Amino acid sequence: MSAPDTAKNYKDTVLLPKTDFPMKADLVAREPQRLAKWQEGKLYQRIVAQSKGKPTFILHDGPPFANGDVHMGTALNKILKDLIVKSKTMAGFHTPFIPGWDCHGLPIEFKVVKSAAGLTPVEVRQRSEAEARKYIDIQRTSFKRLGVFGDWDNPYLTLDPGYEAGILRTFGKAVEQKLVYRMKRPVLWSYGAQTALAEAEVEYKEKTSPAVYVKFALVNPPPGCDGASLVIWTTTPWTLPANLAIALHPTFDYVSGTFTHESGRVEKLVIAKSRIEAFGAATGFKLNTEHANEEFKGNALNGLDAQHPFLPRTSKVINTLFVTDDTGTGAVHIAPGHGADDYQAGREHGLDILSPVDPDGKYTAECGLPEFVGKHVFQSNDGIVALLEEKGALLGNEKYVHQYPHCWRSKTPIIFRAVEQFFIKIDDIRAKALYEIDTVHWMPAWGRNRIYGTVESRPDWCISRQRTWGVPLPVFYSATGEIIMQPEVITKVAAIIEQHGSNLWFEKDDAWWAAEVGLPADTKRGNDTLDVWIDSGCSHVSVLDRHPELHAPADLYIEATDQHRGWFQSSLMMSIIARGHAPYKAVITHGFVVDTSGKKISKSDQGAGKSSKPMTADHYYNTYGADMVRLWVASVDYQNEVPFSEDLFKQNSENYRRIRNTLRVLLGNLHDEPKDAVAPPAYTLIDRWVLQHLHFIVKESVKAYSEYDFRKVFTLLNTFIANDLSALYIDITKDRMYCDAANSPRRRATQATIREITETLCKLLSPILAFTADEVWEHLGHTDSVHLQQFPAPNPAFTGNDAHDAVGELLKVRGVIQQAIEKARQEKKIGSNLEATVALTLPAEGFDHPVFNDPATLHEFLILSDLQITRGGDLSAVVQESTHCKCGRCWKYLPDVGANSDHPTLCGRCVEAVQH
RNA sequence: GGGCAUGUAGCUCAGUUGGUUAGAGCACCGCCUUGAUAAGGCGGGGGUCACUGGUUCGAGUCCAGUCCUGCCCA
Repeated sequence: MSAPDTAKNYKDTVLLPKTDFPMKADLVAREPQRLAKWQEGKLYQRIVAQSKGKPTFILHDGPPFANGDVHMGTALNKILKDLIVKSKTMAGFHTPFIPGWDCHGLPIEFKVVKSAAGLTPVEVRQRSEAEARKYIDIQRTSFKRLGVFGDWDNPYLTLDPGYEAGILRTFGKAVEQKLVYRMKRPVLWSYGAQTALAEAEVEYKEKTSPAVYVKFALVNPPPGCDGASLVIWTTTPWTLPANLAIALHPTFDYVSGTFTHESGRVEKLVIAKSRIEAFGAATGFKLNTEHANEEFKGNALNGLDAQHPFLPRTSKVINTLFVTDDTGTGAVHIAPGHGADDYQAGREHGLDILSPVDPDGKYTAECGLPEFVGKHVFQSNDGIVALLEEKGALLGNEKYVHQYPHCWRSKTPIIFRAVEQFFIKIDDIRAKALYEIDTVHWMPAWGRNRIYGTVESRPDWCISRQRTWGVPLPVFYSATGEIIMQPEVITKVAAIIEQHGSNLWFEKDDAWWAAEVGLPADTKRGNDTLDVWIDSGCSHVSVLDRHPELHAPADLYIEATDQHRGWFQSSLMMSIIARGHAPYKAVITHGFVVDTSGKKISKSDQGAGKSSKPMTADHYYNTYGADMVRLWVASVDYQNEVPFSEDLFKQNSENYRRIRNTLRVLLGNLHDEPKDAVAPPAYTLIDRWVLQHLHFIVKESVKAYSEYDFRKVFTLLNTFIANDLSALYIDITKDRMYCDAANSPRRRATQATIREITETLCKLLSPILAFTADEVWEHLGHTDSVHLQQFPAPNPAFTGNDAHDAVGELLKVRGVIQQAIEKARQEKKIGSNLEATVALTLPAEGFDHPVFNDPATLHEFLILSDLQITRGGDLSAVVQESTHCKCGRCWKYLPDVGANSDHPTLCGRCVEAVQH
């Protein structure tokens, strides 16, 4: 049958693929080399220069916080931006990308202050800047390594004097529009360190507090509550002088009834029904159930007044939802100057902000109790309790041990204390902001409702911080303590800071600043800094307006969903103030990175004793390569939570490997491509089919890119490569590519087809596989980068689908035959497909494309040596072992093997090929 | 607790205006190939489409409720 001993002789005459393109990607070693080449060749600058004059597309980079390493979430965000910039560039836009960093703010300052106590403000700022710059460099290195293109040498930093000036000028506009006002608001206050604290600076420690039950007599009781008192429970008796209200839950059940103490004392009290037992256990007061007791919902008492136990004023009875029934009495003591919930409730019900405590934690005259003025609040608890006792308002008093916030530096317990804060009046710009939201294209569409709801309901914006590492809030105070906040003064401050940076605010003294801005010599400057959301929220002014290559509004912002409340909103508000319009035309949001069980991965979950999954991007690009990270980004549905695990990388590396190897075979088949083809290629059915399919892929991919649907691009290209190329086209054309004479028309046609496919794929893949596509492009013989190319246009010669229809029928036949062959193979009748003789039955109807009367094409398409067709009956195939001899060169089993005596082991086609 | 989302094979995802037996890639199992070879091909197993109820001749798809998860609030 076959002649294995002589078969080897012909191996040298087979035109096998040949290429230097390595099978093993070795991305970790190879990518940095390509990166260096791009940088040396100033690739980004050339891309931008080359597209000058084309329509611009500005994707404005939301600045990551310059603190910490590049986390997978940060990498996802930046790579998505890069996919957009690269694909927009290739779609014919001028797309400069100026990356930026958010540099001010508490986390950095906190880190600095924690590492060294007793620093002056100027020192804190110097060290904070150094810290920010350190992380800017770390992050920049990562972003570049991930293949993100941008002007990395000239990023924007919110600490740049020019940027800061933009912030101050925008703030000046807010002042000019009379949007800024000052008001008291409670903050976490450390009397030990004499400063406001952030949540992050608070430590919870055990503390024993006096927990007291206090009655407030109803002044104007409704029927059934005559002579009754509301009972509150508090662990901070010192806040009672600031009590302005009592909150009940509107839907809880309350009982008004007579309570009798073991001592014989009788009180008529109102308490939440579910708390009566606990109240009795704590105080000894039992509800007298012999008489009928009044029951009602909390909302029944809403709006009443109650007498303050020791001050000559009343306390308002209000309803709030934060009242709980797990501690206390269901009636909550409200001191708007001493608690966050209290403050909120106070604002909603028009209460004053009373906070009669000075920075040392001592009562001021406002407390209304002369004997307590100047006394520290924590030394006053006993006195207040005694006062309550004296007034007959104390119903119970016990020691209560609980977790209480303490200052991380002075270790003293913190207090809530209201201090003067600056606010932006949102009500005056809300309507405009809401209007502008509907001029923006939100992707996904629900983003519109998300931000609309947020803007609709947000309270006034507290913009002052009692902090050092930030842009100074440009306010002055006269000798008598009057606020000086004038647009002209702010303009002068902005000009000075633009020249010298905001450190000058902290370095020079009050007199110097007063003189510079033209205010009286005894003027003092404020100590507050601006909320960092003002910083980044002004980037459209400080970056888009100021940068010559950019413009506002930007075409697109893209960040994670939390930015609906964050940057998208702060930018919108500052833009309404600055220009009266939204700063963006379109906004995309993406989800957060979660682990495969759907839980959020947070940095705090790592470290000692916890999950040790590496979550920094460097681990992944140093283990798998940047293209693998990019492929992961392109393969997920970024509009939802983005699942992530190391296994996903392994899964993806299989996809990558197939893509790479398929491209490698394509390259290998071009090894003897004629330099200049004269005649148009004589495309065969299979060539036309794959080119028609390619035409479709180009159209769909370019469309998907324009819709930012990168996973669709990935899916389209991946299935095209895996199914249409690897499993079909390459497999089918192997025979002609390897065994035909080098110049056979069908071989050259396929070579031309492969050239077109490879170039096209290379361009379509390049935004995603930025490194690999460039490497392939080089092996295609190009001297310059693929990133300077435009997306391919669909080839109009292949718009039809005639070949596609024919191949559709062929594939049905192929399926049936493969199953039959597989059966024969499992029965060990045959090994390779070529050993089979196939008897195919086609139905009488259908399968009437001319190809079914073309045995040569059928053999080639089905990769068979022998095929007999019978018409009529169900589509089916029967497989038997071939009776012919195996050609020693093309390995097919053919009747004409041995016909030529010079080459007794070859078939006719191979004899010709060898003789050429 | 409220608002906005989300839930389809072990994993990542497709499933057009409701209409045959719910698809792809990876993983898994079996086989072939050794002329893409630290590759390639073929065949196969695997899903109560989160749950419950409803509308309909017919629901992964529409409606209501519940639960899970995420973000933002409280």
